[in-house]
Amino acid sequence: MGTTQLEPVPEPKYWHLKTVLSEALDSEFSVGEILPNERDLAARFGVARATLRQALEQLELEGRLQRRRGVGTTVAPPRVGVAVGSPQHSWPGSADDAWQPVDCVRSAPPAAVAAALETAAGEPVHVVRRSRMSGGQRVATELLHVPDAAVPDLTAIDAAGAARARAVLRELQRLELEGQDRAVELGSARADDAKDLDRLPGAPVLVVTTRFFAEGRTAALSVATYRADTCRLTFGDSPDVEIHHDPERRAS
Amino acid sequence: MGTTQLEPVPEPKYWHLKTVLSEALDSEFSVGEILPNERDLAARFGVARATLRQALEQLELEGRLQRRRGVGTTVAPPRVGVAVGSPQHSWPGSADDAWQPVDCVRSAPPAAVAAALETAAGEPVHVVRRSRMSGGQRVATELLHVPDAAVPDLTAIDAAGAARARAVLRELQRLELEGQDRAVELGSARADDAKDLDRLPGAPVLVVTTRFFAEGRTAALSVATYRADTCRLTFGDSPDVEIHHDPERRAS
DNA sequence: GAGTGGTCTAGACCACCCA
DNA sequence: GGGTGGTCTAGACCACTCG
Repeated sequence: MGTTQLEPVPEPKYWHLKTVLSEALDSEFSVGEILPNERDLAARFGVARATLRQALEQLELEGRLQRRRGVGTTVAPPRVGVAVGSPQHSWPGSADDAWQPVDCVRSAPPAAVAAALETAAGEPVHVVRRSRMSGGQRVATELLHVPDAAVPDLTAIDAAGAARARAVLRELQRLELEGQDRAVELGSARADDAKDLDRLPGAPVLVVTTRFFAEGRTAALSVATYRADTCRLTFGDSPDVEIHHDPERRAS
Repeated sequence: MGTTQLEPVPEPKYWHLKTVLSEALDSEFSVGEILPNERDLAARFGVARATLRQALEQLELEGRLQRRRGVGTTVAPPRVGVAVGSPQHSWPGSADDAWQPVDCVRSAPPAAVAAALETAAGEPVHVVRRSRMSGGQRVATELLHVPDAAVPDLTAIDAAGAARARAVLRELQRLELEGQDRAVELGSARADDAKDLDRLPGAPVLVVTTRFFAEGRTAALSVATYRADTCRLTFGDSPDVEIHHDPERRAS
């Protein structure tokens, strides 16, 4: 990647720059390698730093780069496939679950969550916090909302922290799971999630909302927040495919 | 939303600004309403236009706003739920399929697609283009790659355009579908996809990759690109839930 | 042609990490 | 303390839409 002047083209500079950098990443850099700093790079391509940053942002969004304040910009490894939907439904916390319980509090959920749980607005529910690791890195955090109605024997629980979280999950297993549905959308990390995921606030995340049905109503509602830069959510049985982001551009 | 001076806080201005604007959207604006232009808004809050834009970008990413060059910034409707995974597997193009065939060409797919299809690099396959509407708006475009091996009777096809696309889909139905798997990840729209989706290049999209298995191998591979700002991908049977993005902030 | 959002510049300072 | 990325400014010009 020499001192490349960008030839003038009608497309935005940052877009062209992104393409050039992307090709350089494929051909001249390997995973983990540190790129020159932003001021140098901008000078090399003859653009303002803000313009260069626009290109880097895109590449980070696509999971090609990783930037850390005070450290530098490195070439990111390919996205990890994290299994989200197993073919057969199962309660959170069962057997081969990839989540680790962190703690559990009682608090009033936001209105939309309360609506899905069919609880009154402002009525507190059990909120189990869990986190999920993959490849030695935390890739997701989750809030699992469980209304009292689903775990009636748990009103006078005295455990705390992770133990309490496990108690709630254990209690859930006693119900027969009748079904679940799931939605995925793009969001931006709130301050607390960002901290958990080792990202800055506002970082792009994939929000997976899962409803668990038992006894004819919603027995639990999970809101899971995945790092969008490093994760590919898989829904089948083979989390080992890699299709998107390919060195070659698509033909025709 | 008056001439609000932001009180000095340790958090970034654009972040605080986003929060303030978000609350204003909930309380003082209705869907479709036009916001003041960026220069006015920036002046009102006493920040540079670039800073204001950073806040607007976030809100657009979260599906709260819609910005169009030459027109203005409007309050976006809630995201539409688009069903992606039906419980029972089925071939693309069958019965209640939400996709409309556009055309079909033969071209060599990118290397990773070729690998999944188990075709030689550079070997052309059928590429069916389809698009998907929801609420009168195009929400996704798809490239469905079908290798010759899956549709052997189609080598000397003479139809063109949508008719040809339908012919390929029809031929696929004759195989017995043995399974499929799916992955979702964040991407940015390439120039052609962006045009289809009425967005600018680089706009955030959700890329859904689906592999269809038949006769012991991958018979087709779909790469679908959904607008991330307007879509919530649903995987259960009830695409009518709305949980995320809620006026109220989450309690504790 | 007037008004909008999109791109770009050249600077400044801040928050963070590490030797 | 020196180097990194993150935030912010005050301007300029461009591309697009619409009356």
